[in-house]
Amino acid sequence: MDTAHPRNEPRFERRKDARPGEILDAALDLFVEKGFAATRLEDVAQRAGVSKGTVYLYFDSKDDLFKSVIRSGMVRAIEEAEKLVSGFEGSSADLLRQIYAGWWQNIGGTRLAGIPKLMISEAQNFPELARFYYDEVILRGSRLVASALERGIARGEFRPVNVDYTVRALVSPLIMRCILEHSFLPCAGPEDFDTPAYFQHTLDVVLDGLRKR
Amino acid sequence: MDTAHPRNEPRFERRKDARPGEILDAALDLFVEKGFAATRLEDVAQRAGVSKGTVYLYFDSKDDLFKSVIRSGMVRAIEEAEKLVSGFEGSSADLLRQIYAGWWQNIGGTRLAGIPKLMISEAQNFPELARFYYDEVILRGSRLVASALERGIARGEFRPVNVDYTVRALVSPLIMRCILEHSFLPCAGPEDFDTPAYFQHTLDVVLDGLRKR
Amino acid sequence: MDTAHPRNEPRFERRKDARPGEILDAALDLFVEKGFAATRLEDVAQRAGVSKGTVYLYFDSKDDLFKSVIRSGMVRAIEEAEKLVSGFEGSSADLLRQIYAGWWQNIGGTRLAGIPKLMISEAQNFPELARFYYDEVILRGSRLVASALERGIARGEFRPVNVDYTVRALVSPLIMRCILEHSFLPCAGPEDFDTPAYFQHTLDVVLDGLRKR
Amino acid sequence: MDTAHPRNEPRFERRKDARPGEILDAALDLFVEKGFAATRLEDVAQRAGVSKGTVYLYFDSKDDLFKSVIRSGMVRAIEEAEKLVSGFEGSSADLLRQIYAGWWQNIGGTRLAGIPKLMISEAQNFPELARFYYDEVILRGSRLVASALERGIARGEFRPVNVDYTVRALVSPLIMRCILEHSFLPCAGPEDFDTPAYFQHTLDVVLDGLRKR
DNA sequence: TATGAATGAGGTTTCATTCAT
DNA sequence: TATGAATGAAACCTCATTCAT
Repeated sequence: MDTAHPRNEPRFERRKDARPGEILDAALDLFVEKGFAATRLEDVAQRAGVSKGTVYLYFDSKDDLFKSVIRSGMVRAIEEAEKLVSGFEGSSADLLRQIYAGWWQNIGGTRLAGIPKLMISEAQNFPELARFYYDEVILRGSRLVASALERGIARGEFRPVNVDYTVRALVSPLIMRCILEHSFLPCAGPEDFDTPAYFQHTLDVVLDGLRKR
Repeated sequence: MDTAHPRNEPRFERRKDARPGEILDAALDLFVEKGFAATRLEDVAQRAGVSKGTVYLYFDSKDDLFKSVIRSGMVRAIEEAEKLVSGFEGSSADLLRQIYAGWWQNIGGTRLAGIPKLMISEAQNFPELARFYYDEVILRGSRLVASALERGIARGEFRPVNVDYTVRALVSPLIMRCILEHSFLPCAGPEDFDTPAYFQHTLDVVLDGLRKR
Repeated sequence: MDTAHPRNEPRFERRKDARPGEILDAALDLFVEKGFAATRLEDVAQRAGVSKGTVYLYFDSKDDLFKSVIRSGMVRAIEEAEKLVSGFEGSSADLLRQIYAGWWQNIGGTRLAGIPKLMISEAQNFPELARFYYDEVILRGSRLVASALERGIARGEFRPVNVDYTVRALVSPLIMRCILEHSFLPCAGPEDFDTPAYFQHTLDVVLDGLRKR
Repeated sequence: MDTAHPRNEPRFERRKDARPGEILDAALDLFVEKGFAATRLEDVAQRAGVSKGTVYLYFDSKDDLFKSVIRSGMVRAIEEAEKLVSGFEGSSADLLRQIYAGWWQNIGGTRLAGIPKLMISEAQNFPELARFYYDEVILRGSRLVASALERGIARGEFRPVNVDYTVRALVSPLIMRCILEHSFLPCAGPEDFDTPAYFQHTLDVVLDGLRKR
C-alpha cells in the first residue's frame, strides 16, 4: 500500500513556471515524431522529467495538451512573422527574400517545422483547432505573402499576376519540404539535398516570373 | 437496420473474391477520414458489409490491412501513371500536360487523393512501408516527371534548368492541394477555388519558365 | 506482444443470453456489499465468470450497469407486488397481511432486499435514476399499501385514519430492517432477532389501531 | 489503530484551534451530500478554507477523517440526548414526547441528520466504525427509548408491550425520514409534507397503543 | 503551522485479436 | 468461408498522499 521512498534523491525537484513549457516541448517532439494517438502521455511526462500526474496539473486532458502544443507553437511563430514584415522599406523582391529568410529562421529550421505535418494529420480529429489553425496560421500566413506581392504590383515592380496562385507557388514548396522532412526522409535515409539552396531557387524562379518584361 | 440487398435473390451470385477489395475500399475511406489509430476495425468491417472476423481471413492484422491499403492503392495508381507516359510522341510540353491531366484523372480527382495525407501521417509508424512508398511512389513519380523534363531539354524544347527543382515546382502544388483537401478544407467550409484552373496555371507558369528565350 | 494461450481449457466458454443476467446478479451482490464506488468492475466480471471486457459488451459503462441493476431488480419486484394485489377478495386486514407476506417472499427475504440501501447510498450521484426509483418504486409501492387502507376505510372495516401516515408506519419498519441487515448487522455479529415475528407484530399493532372502536 | 485523544498533551490548549472543527464540518457536509468515495479531500479543504496539506496535519487519512466525522458528530449528539433524559420527572408519555422533541432539536433538524444515511452507506467499508456506531449510537439510543418504555410499564402507565418492537416502531419513522431527506427528496422535488406533524402523529398512535385499556 | 506542486497506484474504458461454432 | 462473443493488454485519468518550502 505504501511504496518505499526512492533512495535519497529529493523526490520533488524543481517547482517553477517552467513546467508547462517543458511539457509542451516534450509533447511537441513526441507528437511530431509518433503522431497524436501513438504518443503516450507517460512518455511525454518522462521526457519532460515529470510524472504522469503532473501533466494533468497543467493540462486538462491529452486533447487539451495537443491543442496547447499547436496554439503555443503557432502564436510564437505568427507573431515573429508579422513583426518581420510590418514597416518594411525597400524593394518588394527584397521583402519576399526577407520573408523567406525569416520563415526559415523562425519556423522551417526549428522544431516548429513539425507542426504542419502534425496539424494535417489531426485536423479531422480536432475540427475547432483545425479551424483556428486554418484561420490564424494558413490564411494569415498566406495574406502576409499576398500583401508583399500586391505591394510589388502596386509599386510597379511586379507584373499583375494572379496573386492567389503565386502565393501558393511560393509557399507550397516550403511546407512540402517541412512535411517531407517529418515523414519520409527519416526513413529514406540521408539524402544530400541543399534545402536552403532549393528555397533560394524557388524564390528566384518566381521572382523571375514576376519581373516586368 | 441496413437491408443491404433488397431483393431476395442474391444480386451478384456469390462474388467470391470481391471481398478483399471491398474491405480495402472501406479501409481506405476510413483511414483517410479518421486516421489510422482512430479507425476501428469493426467500422471497417461494417462498412465493407462483413463481420469483424472476416477481415482477419484476408489480412493478418490492422497493420497489415493498412499496408495493403497503401500498396494496393498505389500499385493501381502508379501503373496507370506509367501506362500513360510510355511511348508518348509529341512535344514535351504536351507530355507534361498529359501527365498533369492523367494524374488528375487517376489520382487527384479520385479517392486515392487521400493517400498522401494518410501516408504522411503514418510514415514514422510504418518505416518499411514508408520506405516502400518513398521509393515506389515518390521517387518513381518524380522520375516520371523528371524524364519528361529531360526529354524536353535533350530535344532542345526546354532550357537546361535544374531538373530536380523543377520537378518539385511541378509536383508540390498538386500534392499540397490533395493534402489540404483531406485535412483543413472540410473544417474550413466550402471555398470557391477552381482546382483544375489552378493546376493549369501552375503548369503554364513552369512551361513559360522552361521556354527558350 | 502475444500472450501465451492458457493451458488447454477452452478459452471461450458459454455464449448465451444468460450473460447479462449473470453479470447483473454479480453486480447486485457486490454493489450491495461494498457500495458502488468501492466495487471494481473487474470483480463483477470475475464473479460473473467473465472477463472485464465482456461487461462492456452488455453495458455501456459502470453507471449504466448500476442503473440496469436497479431497474431490472425493481421491475421484477414491482411486477410481482402488483400481481399479488390486483383482484384480491376478502377482508382488507387479510389483504394487508398478504401484502406483507408477499413483500417478504419476493423482496425482503431475497437478494433484492439489498437494493434500498444501495439506492439510498447512490441517489445523489444518480439523480435521474433516483427520480425513477422514487416514482416507480417508492411512490408506486406506497400507493399499493394506501389503496388497501382506503379499501378498508371505504368498506367500513377500518377507522378513517390518516392514510399517508399509516402507510409510513407500515412500511418504515420493513425498509429499516432491510437497510440494517445490509449495513450494521453483518458487523454487529449475529443477533437472535425473529424478523418475521417482528413484522407480524408491527402489522398486528397497526391493524389494531385501525380497528373500529 | 486510532489514537483518538493523545494522552498527555493538553486537550484544549491554544484555543485558536478551530481548524479541526471547521474541517470536520466541511467534511460532514460533503460526505452527506456526495458520499464518501465521491468526496474529494481537496473539496473538503477548500470548503474549510484551508489547503489540502492542512487536512493531513489533523487527520491521518481520508478514512481517519471519515471516522472522526462520524464519531465527533455522534459524540455531540448522544451527549445531548442523554443529558436530556437523565433525571426526568413526570409521566412517561411526557418523557417520550420530550425525547422526540429533543431528538428533533439536536439531530433530526440539524446537519447531523445526514449521518444515518452516510453511516449506512459506508458501514461495510468501515467495520470497526460500524461496530462503534452500532454500539454507541444505535443500541445506546434504542436503550434510551426502551428505558422510557420500561419506566412507563413499571409505573403502570403503559401496557406490558414488547419493548423491543415498540422501540423500533417509535424510531424507524424518524430515521427513515432522515434517510429519505438525504437521498430521494432532493431529486423528487419539494413535497409539502409536514414532518413535525408526522412525528407527532406517529408518537400519538404508539402512545395510544400503549394506553391501558 | 501551512502550503500546494508533485507523485503514482489504481480504476475505467477501448479495441485489436482469437476461436468455437 | 464467415461469424461475433469473448478476451485482456494498454492507455487515459483521478485523487489520496507526501514533502520541500
